[in-house]
Amino acid sequence: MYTVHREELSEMVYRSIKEMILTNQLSTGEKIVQEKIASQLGVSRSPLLAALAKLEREMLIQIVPRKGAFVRKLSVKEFVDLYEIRLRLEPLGAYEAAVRRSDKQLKELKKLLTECEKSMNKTHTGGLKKADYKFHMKIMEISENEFLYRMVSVSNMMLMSNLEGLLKTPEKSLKDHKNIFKAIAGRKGKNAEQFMYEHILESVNNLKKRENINAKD
Amino acid sequence: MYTVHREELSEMVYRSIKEMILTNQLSTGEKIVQEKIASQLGVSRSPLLAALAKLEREMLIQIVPRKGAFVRKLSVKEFVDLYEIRLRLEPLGAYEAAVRRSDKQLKELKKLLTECEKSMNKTHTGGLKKADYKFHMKIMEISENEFLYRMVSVSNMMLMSNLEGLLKTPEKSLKDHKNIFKAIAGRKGKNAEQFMYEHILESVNNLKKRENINAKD
DNA sequence: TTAAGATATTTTGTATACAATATTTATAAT
DNA sequence: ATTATAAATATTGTATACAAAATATCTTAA
Repeated sequence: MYTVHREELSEMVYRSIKEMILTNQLSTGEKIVQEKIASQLGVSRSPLLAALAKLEREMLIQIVPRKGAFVRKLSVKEFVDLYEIRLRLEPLGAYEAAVRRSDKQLKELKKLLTECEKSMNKTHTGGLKKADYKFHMKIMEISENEFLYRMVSVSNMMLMSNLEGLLKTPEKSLKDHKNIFKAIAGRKGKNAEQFMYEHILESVNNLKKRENINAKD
Repeated sequence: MYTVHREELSEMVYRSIKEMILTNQLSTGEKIVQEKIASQLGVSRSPLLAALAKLEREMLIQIVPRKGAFVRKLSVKEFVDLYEIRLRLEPLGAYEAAVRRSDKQLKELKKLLTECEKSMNKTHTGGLKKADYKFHMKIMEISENEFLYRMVSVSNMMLMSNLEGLLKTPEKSLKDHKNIFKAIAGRKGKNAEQFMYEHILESVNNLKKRENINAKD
């Protein structure tokens, strides 16, 4: 006999709102009125408050005392700030992943690489972004640094829901991913680190170019 | 006639519990029983729950559904994981701080450097650790990357409340801080970055030595 | 005694009520 | 019409109640 582990309402609410934010059903800057969304989801404010706290932890919303919860809206500077963080953290994750990966994990990563390839010819960028996110996060997961995982996840989710368009062609992105994958497969830590660094650096530079900020090499 | 309550109760509760954790009045791994601590602080569970959510955001506690909130207890591996993150992020902050710092900010940093010096001859390490924390965080603040600030703050707070003893002599630490300060004063971004990297690298290596893990150069 | 099950107690999750504050709307004065 | 002020409404912050789940305690059987 095992317990039927019933899920918390707050967890359900959390996932619902998160989905709404990531798919832009709730748009950036929009206020989340508690009573309104709670009744929409058929719950009281108690589980909603717990859910909002979780979302703030992931920086998807901002809670301003006595004012309310707002879907986080990033400035261009904040985009760059987040990319600067990714540029430092993700190469670390790639290095560790290359050193530690098991064959099972490599197979899982391979699958996500294939997903990236599949979603390339889609018309909407949403699927492509999600596949890219999953590939990057799988590498962080393999690195087995929980804090790294969380910090990179927070950065990437914010960017995913806020940043319009793509910062490199799907073709180039896929090529980079393949190189990173090969380095991890071959347990070449330094290579994986370097490829990941260059992969992200190109995106920052394209972002800066797009927004007329001077890029660095 | 005006109301006295400026600040939220949840904010007060948050600060109280945070203080208890950082000063080890609440020890790592300990469970925080809601009704108990709420009545201790003279509030209901509502503001307490909000406070716990904030503490979880800062990773000082861990909330396990249906089980409760526990003061986070770090393993040796997690110490290293956090240091690896610091090693990547703080040099970035130091670089940016050197590039952007105003004269006013430099003066504020100078003051915190003096505090480090003053707390050196104290018998208990608590004051030293706090002064060190403030110096490092001021640099992150000057870098003006809010996300960087938060991530580094989270890392350093966890280490502060969990890690026993010191990883380098107060003298060496102060010497490093002075070099970092000089680089920021002179707007030498690359130097500041390098000095910060070496400063933290030495700590990681000492930690690994202490715990019998192989260090890297 | 120990192990397993039943019962009692504690603690968390959720709903709800109401006070404090923020926001909107209405009204008045310039 | 615009600005300032007051009233009305909406929304958040907090306390409280109670059900569900977890934990502790007590029984009973081997």
